[in-house]
Amino acid sequence: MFSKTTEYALRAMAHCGEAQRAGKGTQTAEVIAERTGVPVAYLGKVMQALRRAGLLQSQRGAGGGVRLSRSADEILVFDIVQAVDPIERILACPLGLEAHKHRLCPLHAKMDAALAMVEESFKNTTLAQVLESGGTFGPPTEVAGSN
Amino acid sequence: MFSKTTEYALRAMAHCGEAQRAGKGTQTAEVIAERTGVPVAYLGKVMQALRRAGLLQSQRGAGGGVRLSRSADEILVFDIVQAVDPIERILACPLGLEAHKHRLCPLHAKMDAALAMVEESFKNTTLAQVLESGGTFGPPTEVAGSN
DNA sequence: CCTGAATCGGACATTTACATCTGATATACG
DNA sequence: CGTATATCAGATGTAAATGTCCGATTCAGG
Repeated sequence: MFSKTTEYALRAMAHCGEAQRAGKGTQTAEVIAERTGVPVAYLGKVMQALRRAGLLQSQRGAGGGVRLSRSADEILVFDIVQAVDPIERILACPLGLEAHKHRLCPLHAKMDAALAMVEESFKNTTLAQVLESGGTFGPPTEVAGSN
Repeated sequence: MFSKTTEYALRAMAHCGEAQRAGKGTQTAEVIAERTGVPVAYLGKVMQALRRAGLLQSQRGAGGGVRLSRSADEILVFDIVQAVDPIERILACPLGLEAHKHRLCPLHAKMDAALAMVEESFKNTTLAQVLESGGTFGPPTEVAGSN
């Protein structure tokens, strides 16, 4: 349902968010990879996409790394997902039927409704909200209700 | 988000459901493929999975084909999806963190919640309900609210 | 200015999903 | 029984997602 790339992107962003909260500076790909369990070379690709989407800022050279380009409460889970593996809503009939040009058939309407729910759910949650509910990687910092 | 295989399976089942409603008998793979726009050879594979899941009955030889193995109102959209490309809920921490063994971190809890919503949506809809809302392939038979 | 650290970007390899092909098997019908 | 019609099942081919590698570039610090 969700691609590995999406998983990786969310983990990487969560890590950077936690680092930002802890007052740490830029994070190197190596550290993020180790902490998030993402293959370091592939993580580079994923982070490139996040950078191009304006979610991460990078600094080359010694002492460099990446950090969130804006506050975690200004980043939606939806933004992260769209940056690497966009949810594609069903806007037109996949079969190209003329009769369904202006109104999807019930089948595709149903499928699109599911996509819409997920999209909405991700638009309604910021990265900060995810982090505030408890630690994503380290041991849990508090016991809070999920979701 | 949804695989092509899932799309194909839903289309094939929708076609068989419409055929059943229209009082037609078994449908050949060739006819289904033509109507649903699914590659005929690949459709064979998809239908095998549907048959093994007990959703389709097949009849070999001349005059053969496939038909729904039970009434369309006893088949959930969920059943079809699970038969070919199951929704895999996040039950355990993908990172294998001991601390998250009994409670997912907020990130994965959020992702699983999205999966749960989709799963629930598909469990709450029968194939019959999808068909009753209007034709899936032919021109629309009535104008009804979607979903 | 040199060296080590780190990202960047493209090329390449691997794995999985998608699709096709072919022979085997089962069935209706003459 | 023979033939045409279908599915069945395995082998194979192709495309896309995932993962790796390496040289180029950038930058801090001595």
